[in-house]
Amino acid sequence: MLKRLPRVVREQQMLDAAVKVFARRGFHTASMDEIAEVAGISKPMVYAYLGTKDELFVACLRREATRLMEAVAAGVRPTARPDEQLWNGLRAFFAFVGAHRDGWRVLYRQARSEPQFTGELAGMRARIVEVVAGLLESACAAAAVPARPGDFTAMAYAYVGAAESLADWLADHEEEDPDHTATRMMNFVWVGAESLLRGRIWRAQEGPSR
Amino acid sequence: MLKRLPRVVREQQMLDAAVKVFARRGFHTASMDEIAEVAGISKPMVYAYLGTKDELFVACLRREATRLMEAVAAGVRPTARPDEQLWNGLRAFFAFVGAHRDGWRVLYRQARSEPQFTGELAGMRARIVEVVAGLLESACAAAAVPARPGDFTAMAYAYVGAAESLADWLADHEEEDPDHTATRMMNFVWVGAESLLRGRIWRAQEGPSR
Amino acid sequence: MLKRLPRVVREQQMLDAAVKVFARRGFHTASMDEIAEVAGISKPMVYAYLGTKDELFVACLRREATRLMEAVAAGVRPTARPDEQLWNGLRAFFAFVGAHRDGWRVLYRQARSEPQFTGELAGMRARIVEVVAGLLESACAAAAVPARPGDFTAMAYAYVGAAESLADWLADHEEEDPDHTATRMMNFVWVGAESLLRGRIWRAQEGPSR
Amino acid sequence: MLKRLPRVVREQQMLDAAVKVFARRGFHTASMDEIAEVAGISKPMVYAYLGTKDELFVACLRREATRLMEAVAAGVRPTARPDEQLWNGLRAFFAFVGAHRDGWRVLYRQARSEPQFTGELAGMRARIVEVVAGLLESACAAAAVPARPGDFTAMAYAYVGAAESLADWLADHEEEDPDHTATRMMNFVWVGAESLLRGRIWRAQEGPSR
DNA sequence: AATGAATGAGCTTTCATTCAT
DNA sequence: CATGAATGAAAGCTCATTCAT
Repeated sequence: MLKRLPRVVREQQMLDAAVKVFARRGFHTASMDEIAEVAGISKPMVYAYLGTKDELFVACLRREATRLMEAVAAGVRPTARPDEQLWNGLRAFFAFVGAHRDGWRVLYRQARSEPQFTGELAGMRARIVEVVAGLLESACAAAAVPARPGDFTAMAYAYVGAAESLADWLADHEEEDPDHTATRMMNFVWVGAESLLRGRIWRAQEGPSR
Repeated sequence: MLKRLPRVVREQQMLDAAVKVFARRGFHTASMDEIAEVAGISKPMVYAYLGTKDELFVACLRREATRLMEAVAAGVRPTARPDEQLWNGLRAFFAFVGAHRDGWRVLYRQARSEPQFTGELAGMRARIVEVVAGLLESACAAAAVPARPGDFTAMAYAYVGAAESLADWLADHEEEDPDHTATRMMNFVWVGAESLLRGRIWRAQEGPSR
Repeated sequence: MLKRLPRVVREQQMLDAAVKVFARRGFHTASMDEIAEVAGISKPMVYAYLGTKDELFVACLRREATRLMEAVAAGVRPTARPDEQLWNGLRAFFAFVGAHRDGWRVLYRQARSEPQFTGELAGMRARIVEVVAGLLESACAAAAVPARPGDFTAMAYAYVGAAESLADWLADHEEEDPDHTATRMMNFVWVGAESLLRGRIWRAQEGPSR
Repeated sequence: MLKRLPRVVREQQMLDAAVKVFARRGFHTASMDEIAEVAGISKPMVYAYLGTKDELFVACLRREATRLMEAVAAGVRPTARPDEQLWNGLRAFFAFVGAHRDGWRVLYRQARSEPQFTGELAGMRARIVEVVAGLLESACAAAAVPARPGDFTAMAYAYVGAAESLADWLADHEEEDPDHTATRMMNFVWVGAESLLRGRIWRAQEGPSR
């Protein structure tokens, strides 16, 4: 109990514990008591180092988000073929989620439902959406397909949503293989995206009957 | 206050109030006091009619889910063209979400983050996924495309995820037109789906390089 | 424990308990737990009826101040002789303090040291000071003594201070007789005041030597 | 921070800091953390040198009281005229309070409201009261007025109370001139006192009607 | 049927105080 | 000598839930 550890170490222990507990219990049900206990430290230390429960949660959020972004960025090495780039990104993404299931739960399940963190989360997501939109755009340029700029973001939004949904599912299924999930996602997305980027558009046959 | 109303009516009032408050505040932050107040009724009545806070929430969940399913079912009249069927389903879905934003928030934002309701929610979602999978399968059959049964469910899962993601976004943007959102969704989904169902498959060029 | 009492009764019980505990322990050291216990009721009731600890304290303050003012007002019946009026006021004042020692402690010891209540208290005191200043002025008029208006307030301030000081002392000495204290006060004040109002003024012989 | 200073110096720094913080925040709200920080020293040092929070507060109290007594004593040089003596004492007193507003706040506002320090404070005040009573007595002797010994203390008590009240007010009004306050006090007190010492006594006309 | 009154239990947060280095 | 690290203990406040009327 009296192991005097340097601050940085303790902070990581606490964040680990917090992510675990937040993921297991949900933000509100999680108690600072349990977090401290799991971290193997007394409550006041948590407050001293990481502040309020809200602040602690945001700290978790940021750490996990940063790690995720870094993992994906490390996965996406610029290569010639845009589909390969996307594929690498997706693999990295799902691999990360598979390896950090708790972190993902905190990130995309808890954070989303707490009004206080909406802002923080929206920012993170916006960054990701823009990355994806960039990938789409460069893919489009590579394929010499004319496209309207605004649509990339909208498409990216839907794709990110689909990926999140699969990731959520992955987080809850221990047995599932991340690469398999990534392949699945790639299939949905890419085949559709390619057609779309080639100019195919679906349109309701007759005008809206309403 | 002393209006002796038949039980069924009272229950609906309470559920209306509960959905509103849960959506506005989130499950934990919502207080039984406020719900009772918004329902214009005293707290013990809420307990007498709808039980515990958890039970009350589940009741909300079920009512909203049922309504949603019914709305979608009413939208999807069996017609010849499978894309049309999907389109009708999506329109009904987004129209419902657009018209019942509060209900949607309760359903997919609050319920998802509270571990206690995961089971309930998973069941609902599974039902929807199976409906969508059924649509895909019949579409596939209509196009005389050979397909492996298990994949329909997986595809359906991703599509549902994408739809949820868009619905979530719709719920937060008052100005957005549900039909517009439905069209967007249809484009992503259908164009990709059609190709997939025709047998196009994306596959990593070389074996996983990692 | 389950004696269902009407709200008004309970509120008075609580205020009684609060005044007692605040007086005994001081504002900070007093705990809501102890107040509730002394009131013979559970903590949440205190919060439900009287609000926050701060608000509870202000409620005590107001009740005691009101009672004090009323007691004094009831004592000072307008009579011909201004010294008699003052004397009656002082008697009523010290009698009240003697009978409500706890209330006085809350009022003038606790309230004064807590920055949050300075405003509230200043208002009360200002009202008293003005009453006293009025007495002085009418006495002055009755004695046909010319006086500068601003000075009444300043004099009143000092007199009120002296009275408070004596009252404080009275509050701490169970054995002391309020009437005796009042007589003492009257002697200091009146004899001095009378001379002052007659125009006697003390002035430093030579200029300030500093 | 690592300036190895002799113990006495350090202690003064700490007391300075403590007085400042106690005055600014009040006894309870003041935290040892803040005191240590303001003193530019680590918390354990404070404990090592000056002990517990209570002990620290008492130390402040004593230092300030001693300084005050010394300042007043230095002001009151024995001269022939007793009013001059009193005047000098008052001037010194208010000058000190004006110059050490923080100290005064600690002394007479905080200490008075904390039950734990009542004893300490009562002792200090008793010493002052006796000094004043001594002045009164010698003045009385000089004027060859017969007086009952016990009354000097009682009178002194009231005068000290009035002075404290004015000092309190002075402590809160930066712009006020101490000498002005002293003059005011002198007027109230002396004119009344002189008459009293000459044997004038106010007495209720008829017996107490209660 | 309907409600004001009542509470047990729990949570976040803060602080004085002390080790171990 | 000096301090960062660590904690026990308590306080304010809230809430779901239930009686008694």
